[in-house]
Order: sequence, then structure tokens, then C-alpha cells
Amino acid sequence: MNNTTLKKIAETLGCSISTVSRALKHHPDISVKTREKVLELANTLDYEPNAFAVHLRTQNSKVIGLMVPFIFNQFYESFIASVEEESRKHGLALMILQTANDPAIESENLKLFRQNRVMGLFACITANTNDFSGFRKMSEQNIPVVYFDNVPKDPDTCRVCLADERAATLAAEAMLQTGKKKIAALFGDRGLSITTNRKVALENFFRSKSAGVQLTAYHATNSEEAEKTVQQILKATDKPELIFCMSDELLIGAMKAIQQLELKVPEQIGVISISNGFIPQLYSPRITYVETSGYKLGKLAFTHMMACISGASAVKELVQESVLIKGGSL
Amino acid sequence: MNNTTLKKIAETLGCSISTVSRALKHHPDISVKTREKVLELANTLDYEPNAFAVHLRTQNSKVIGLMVPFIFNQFYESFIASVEEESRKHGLALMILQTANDPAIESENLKLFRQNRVMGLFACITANTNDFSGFRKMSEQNIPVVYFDNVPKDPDTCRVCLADERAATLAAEAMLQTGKKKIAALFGDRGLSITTNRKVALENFFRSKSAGVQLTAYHATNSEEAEKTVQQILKATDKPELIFCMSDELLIGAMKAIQQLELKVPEQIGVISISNGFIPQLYSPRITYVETSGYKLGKLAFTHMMACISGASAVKELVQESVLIKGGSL
DNA sequence: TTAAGGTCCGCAATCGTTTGCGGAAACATT
DNA sequence: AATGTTTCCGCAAACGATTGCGGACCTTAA
Repeated sequence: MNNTTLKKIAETLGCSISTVSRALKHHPDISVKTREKVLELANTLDYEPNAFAVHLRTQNSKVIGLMVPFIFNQFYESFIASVEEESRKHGLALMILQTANDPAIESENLKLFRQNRVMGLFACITANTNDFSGFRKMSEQNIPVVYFDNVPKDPDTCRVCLADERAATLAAEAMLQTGKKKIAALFGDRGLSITTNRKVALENFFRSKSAGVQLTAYHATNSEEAEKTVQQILKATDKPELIFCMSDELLIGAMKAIQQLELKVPEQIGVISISNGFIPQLYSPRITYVETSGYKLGKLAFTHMMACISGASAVKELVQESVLIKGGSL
Repeated sequence: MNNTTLKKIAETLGCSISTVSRALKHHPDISVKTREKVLELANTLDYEPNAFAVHLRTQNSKVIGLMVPFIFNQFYESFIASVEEESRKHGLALMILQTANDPAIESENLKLFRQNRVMGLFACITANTNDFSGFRKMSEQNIPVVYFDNVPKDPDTCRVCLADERAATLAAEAMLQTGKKKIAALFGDRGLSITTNRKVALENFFRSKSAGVQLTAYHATNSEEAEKTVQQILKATDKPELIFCMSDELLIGAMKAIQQLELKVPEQIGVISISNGFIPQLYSPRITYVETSGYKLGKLAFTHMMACISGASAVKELVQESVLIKGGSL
């Protein structure tokens, strides 16, 4: 461990540690001459402050945590990339853990975050988190938590959300315009807040319009399930004219089924999805989708976090707007 | 900051800090009775050791670093997910930074890693890293670095690699078996070690076989470039019968071009790729590919890292084997 | 000449742990 | 009774930085 410390610099310069420390941060108490000397030596010796010592002393960590169910996922990935960009700009380190949707792992992770005294946490809770004591402990230690994607029901928590209702409504409007009546709608895990939000919004929209639309809802927790479900749906005699997918994962499954049955999009089956934007453009024609950008959400989450840390945030919830991106799949 | 410390526990129990510390780690010097008392109080008070203090004292950080050009990338993503799984199992925290392929950012990141005294670093260097001083400083501080994917030319560095030559050869063999002669091969950035490795291997294979194969090489640094390139290639009068893509990114671009020209795979154009496995299965028929699993590479990298940390590793390079996954695209 | 004020720097406590060492008390051995 | 062994625990020094406070020295003004 060939590390240069304040002590070493002080000794070779024949001055005190405090002088070195102050010189390095341009404290006015230090004369220009000594400051220059210190800075020069520090530079040639490649001095780098020991983050642990600093954090221990100053009680603030310059590390922020991020917890997602899975990293291997377009949406989370773009969220993470976005948050990382911002944290780097602010000189913060990012500590990332995944829960695998397991509440037990989730609470272990929270422990690790607490032990590492992260100065803030971005969290997407698992689909079946019931015990919030781990999160409460964070709050008790004044560690702000900004929830995203799947958030706790408690409205008194900081959060950034996609405009779920708006997104579903945008998709619904687009579907309504096609004039097609028979719609199959694929939703994800029932435990997720976004599932409920989107489903309710979609159903409400068509109920209020009463346009003779026949909407059938299905649930699938992953791509494979979605594929099987859609295959069954499309093989039935009374097959739908439109398929709505509430996420990229489901879209992938649906498209596999459609391709296997060699159905032409949009002639034989229309497709629309809520998506992060990457998957829809892989197909030809491009799938029409309502964008829910993890990247944008990440930026939003970060500004929210900064506001929370500085204690200036009265707002609890920030919403990332949705926008319809037209492809050729309707 | 409502944190319980050893001191607090010691005071309320009327014993010394050292006793509490030892009791908590089941030191034999401490009697069962006091140990129980300490453990109980620590539990009810939700004691959690201050990681900074521990690390400062013990000089070992329980944090490992990981640096990639981009997080938003199937391959890196799966690598990260894999490494995270392992680190969590070992109670380690993972600190992730991206370089955006910018050497300046890269060296800043290295600084952050050093300041945070990571106990090890997984690094994929940028396509144009020339100055390795930042990495050398890590070595001087005895921080092991395990390179992956794009690695420095210096053979005296720890690294895990995909079997690039083997992967290219496997793909070449599969192409040879089709009997098709005109092949267009798409490669990535010339600055990447994997580009060179794969290209050389592919060219050597066909040169040695001299099977009358007409191989043309193209370069594209991203999906859009690949798309344009392939469009031009396929519009030419003398269009190839097979397209080889050395990565998922290029495959995406190639497939977009193919779909736009409404060419049938594999009848009108054969496709094969080296891939992480996610993209090829999105199409129908599934694309035949040689698997280069980021997930497996991650596992391998982690075991290599553990060996390096314990100082037990004589081996410098570990190789992750390749395997051909047959789809219906040849 | 003396008091006031400014400039520049060092002392020492502190953050929360870990750990070598020494020592008191209890017990066992001749 | 004297000596040797355990058993159990506390003292205090680190780890590397930050920072309030005080003090030495010099300048300036009355």
C-alpha cells in the first residue's frame, strides 16, 4: 500500500498535518508560499485523499445507492446509465445492487447500503415487498430514498414515476383511431404498481368511450409466458385484431408468437406497446409505442434526489411525461 | 443521524468498547454471558458497523469497481449482472462507472476508484486508451485489475477473454458448411482487440481452406453504420449470400437493413453472428450465432479476481469457451 | 511605547473501529 | 502457601482526514 498521506507530506515538508490539509483546499489561513509548496509536493507524490477517512470524519459519503430487481433489462439499464452519468458529473460514486425480486435479498441489500452509509438511494421495490422496515431504517438515518418504477403504495414517499395513466391513455387513443374493436391487452405481474395503474387507465378509457370495443386482459410475468399466452390467443377462432403490451418484455414474447404464426403486422394483427424504445425499432415495420424512457426518468430521479438531499424538496412525486412514437404496426 | 455505535452500546452496558467489539465477532476472550448481553442489545438497537471506520482501520474496503464503456449494452449488462450476483454473495459492494469510450473520463474514473480504495477492479478499456498510467497506479497500490472484453495489448496483465479466434472459427465452419461462397463480414471498431482477433481468425480460416470463398470485410462502429453498410451491400448487383456480424450491435443494424429490403432469411440471405444470445432469438427464424456469454464471462472474471486478491493466481489469462447455437438463419 | 489587529500556523480532539498487550481475578498445581 | 494457568476484560494506539481554538509573530495606529 504505497499511499501518500497528509502525514507523509507534512513530514517531508516539515510542517503540520493541518497546514497541509488546509493548503490543499485553499484555506485563506495558509500563505501562498506554503500552499504552493504543498500543492507541488502533493502533485508529484500523487496524493489522493483517503475517501474512508474523509467520510468517517465528515459523516457524508459521496456514494449513492441504486437497487433494481434485475440489471439485465433494457429499462433499468437505461435508468442506471442515466443516473451514472449524472453522479459522475457530481463526483459521486454509484453502488448498484439487484434484488432478483426477492424481498429477503432486498433487505440484505438495504443493510449493505446502510453500512456503507450511502447518502441517498434509488430504489425499485420488488413485486412482493411487504415489510418496509428496512426502508424505514434508511429514513430514520436521514438517508433519502427516491423510488422509481415499482413504488410503495404509501403516498408519503419520494418518487419519480412514469405517467402510467397517461401512457395507457395515449395507447388507447391510438388503438381507438384504428377502428379495430377486438383488443387483447397484456399486462405484467399483478404485484407491480405500474401494472395496476396502466390496466385501470386502459379499462377506464374504453369504458368511458363505450365505443363497442371488446377488451380482454391477460397477465404474464415474463417474456416466455407472454409468448405462450399470445400464441393461444391468436390460435383461437375469435382472435383479436389488436394486441397491447404494457412493457418491452411482453412485447418480445408477443412478437415471437406473431412471427411463429407468420402473421403480418399490421394487416393481420396490430401491435402497440409501452416501451423504453429499443425493442420496437428492431422489427419491421417498427412497432408503434408509447415511450417510457428510463433514461429520462433517471435524469428526473437524480434531480429529485439532489433536491431531497439538500432538503429543499417539498414535492413528493415527480412525473415523467409520456409521448406516442408512431411506427407502422397499427 | 440516529446511529448506534460501539461506544453507545459499551456505555449503556457499562463495559469497554473493545469488549463490545470482540463480543460481536465471537472472540473467545469474551465470556458467554457478556457476549449474549452485547448481542442482544446490539440487536435491539439495530447496530450496524460503520463501514468507513472498519475500512479505514482494516485497510480493506469490501468494494470492488467495474468500468465499462457503456452500461446500455446487452453484453456489458449481462456481465455486470453476473458480477453483481457474485459480489453480493461475498458481501461485497459493487461500484460501477462508465467511460463513454473517452480516455479522459476513464482516467477520472480510475481516480475515483483509487480514492474509494476499491479492493479490485474489472475494466474494459476504451477503444483508444493509450495512456496506462492510471492503471499502473492501481497496480502500484496493489489493487488487482482484471481486464475483460477490450483488453490492453500488454500480455502481462490479468484478463478474462472470450475465445475470439475460436468463436470466429466456429462461425466460419458453419458458414463453410452451407456451401455458399460470397460472404460479407461486418466488424466493429478497429481499435478494439476483439475486432482484430476475430477478423484475423476469420480471414485465416478461409485462407487455409482455400475453398473458393469470397470474403469481404466491412467495418462499422455502431448499429446505424452497420445498417447503412448492409443496405448498400445488399443493393449491389453482386450481393453476398451470407452476412457475418461480429457483434449484437452490428447484427441489429444488419437485420434492419434486411427487413427493410424484405429479404427472406435464410433463402435470400444467410445470417450468422457472434452474440450474447439475446438479440438472435428475437427474430424468426432465430439467428444462428456463436455464443459469447457476458454472464459466463462475468462468473469467470469474478473467480479470477478472487484468485488475484488472494494472490494465488499464477495464471494471467482465463478464456471463456465459445459454442455454436444453431438457429435457422443459415 | 503600548495596545490592537492581522497573518499564518500547530495542537489536539474527533469520527467509529480493530487489536496487541497487560493485568486482575479465579482456579489449579505442587 | 507459593507458584503457574486460565479466563475475561480494559487501555490505548492506531487508521487518515477535518477543524475549532489558541498562540507566535509582525504590522499599524494612537
